[in-house]
Amino acid sequence: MKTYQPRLLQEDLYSIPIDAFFKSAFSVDCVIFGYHEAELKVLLIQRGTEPFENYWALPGDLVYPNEDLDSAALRILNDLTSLTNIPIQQVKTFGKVDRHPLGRVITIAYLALVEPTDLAPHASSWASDTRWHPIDDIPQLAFDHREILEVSLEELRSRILHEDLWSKVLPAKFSLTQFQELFETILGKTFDKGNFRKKVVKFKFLQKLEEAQRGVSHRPSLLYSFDAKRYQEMKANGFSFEF
Amino acid sequence: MKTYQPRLLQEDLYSIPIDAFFKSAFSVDCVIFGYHEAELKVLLIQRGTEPFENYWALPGDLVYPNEDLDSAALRILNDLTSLTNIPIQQVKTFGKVDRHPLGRVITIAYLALVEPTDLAPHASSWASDTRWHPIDDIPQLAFDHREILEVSLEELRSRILHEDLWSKVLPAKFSLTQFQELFETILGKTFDKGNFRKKVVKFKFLQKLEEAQRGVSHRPSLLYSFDAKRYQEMKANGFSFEF
DNA sequence: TCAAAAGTGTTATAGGTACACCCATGT
DNA sequence: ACATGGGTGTACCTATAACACTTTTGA
Repeated sequence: MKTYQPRLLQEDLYSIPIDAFFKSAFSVDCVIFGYHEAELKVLLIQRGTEPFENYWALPGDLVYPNEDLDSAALRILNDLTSLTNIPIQQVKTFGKVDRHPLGRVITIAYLALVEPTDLAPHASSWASDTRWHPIDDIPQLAFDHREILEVSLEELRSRILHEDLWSKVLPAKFSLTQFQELFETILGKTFDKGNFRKKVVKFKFLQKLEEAQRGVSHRPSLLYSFDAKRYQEMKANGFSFEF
Repeated sequence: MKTYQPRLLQEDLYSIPIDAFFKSAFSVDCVIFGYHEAELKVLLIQRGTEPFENYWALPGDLVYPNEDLDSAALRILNDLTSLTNIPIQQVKTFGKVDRHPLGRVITIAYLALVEPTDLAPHASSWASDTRWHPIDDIPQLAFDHREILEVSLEELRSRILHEDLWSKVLPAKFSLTQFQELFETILGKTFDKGNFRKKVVKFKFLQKLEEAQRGVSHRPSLLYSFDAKRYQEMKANGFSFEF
């Protein structure tokens, strides 16, 4: 039987002994953040099987042999939330030797930001529960999922400034206060109202509408919509928020 | 024989049929950038075996079963350059189904920035040649290595602003002009001399030394050293360059 | 004394920060 | 009329950009 000679036949599958190098697998884990009305949550499943039975965990799955990594992440997202057409982003690959008790499994973490919709009914055999957890009240997690979640949260904070992830969790018509709340919640900061508005209105991708809020017991706020095309143009020229 | 029921036994190795899910492997590819005197290069090897025999490629290798991903990347870096103690950073994982002609192989790309030292003698069987290539004169590459290189270059440009990668490729004592050249080369921009210096001197981690350049036929420049401790303090408070 | 690159200074403009204040609505 | 949050204006200060200028060296 052939043995693997490091560096001799690099990346040549035929020279690798099954029993040494193929005791490994790769999975995708999804960190699905949900934002709604100044609350940031994350979607966790409760595991129905060993290892880590009954622990909460990030939803994840092995990648099918004929499936791209991105597709696998989208599949998981879609299975759980029925959402399609959501942009997902690779965060990082976690591959510590001992991260999985049953063997060598590396996992590629993906990130999405969605509105916390009602959850699709799930097969009870694969997860005993599925639930949105507030980001500052996370139970003990299986595997290294705590670390994956923390890294992903940092990544979310960074990406929200460089991409229009946020546009998926705002209503079609929104007030500048809602817009500010979103960034305050996710970044964990607060901003001066006047200065925030000045900064944000300069960027021409927030379109002021004729319409206003109704039925509130204070001055109604004017509504804005997001001009995605303009945003993309500006992004192409290097635009990003600097909050 | 057990078959894999999607979602039923998530991440449970024992339920996965070898012949369906284990025809895969993962490797690490290193994008080793070299910077010296206003020149940015990348270290490529020429493949000595099929597939893509004789093509230039990023140095990479399969990850050993008992080896962490980071360790694998460091091993490759060390084998080629004899450098140790170099910070490496994960860039992204590339996993298109058809990216490798011989089977399902995903690869985790790593990035490093080093001084282009003399190369360690290499086993001729694993690579027929090893060479630094100027970043704007890259030959056709094997696999999807062109894409990996491009993504990694973008990542380098971004990281150089947020981390002190650059400190590894400057001499212990350097002039502000050298410092400026480095950022100009890597970012592909030019900066006004006076403004650049003003901006950079404000940050207290460049220590002006008593010493000056010698033997140049113009006014000798004052030399600076890098105060890594101070930099780390500032980084902890959220510092990054904004060039 | 000249070329070359180091290093400093000046000015106009833009942008950020910290406020105070006014406005429109429902109760 | 008042509480509530929406929305605007101002004054100060700092950062930036463009550019001209002075300084030090070797040849």
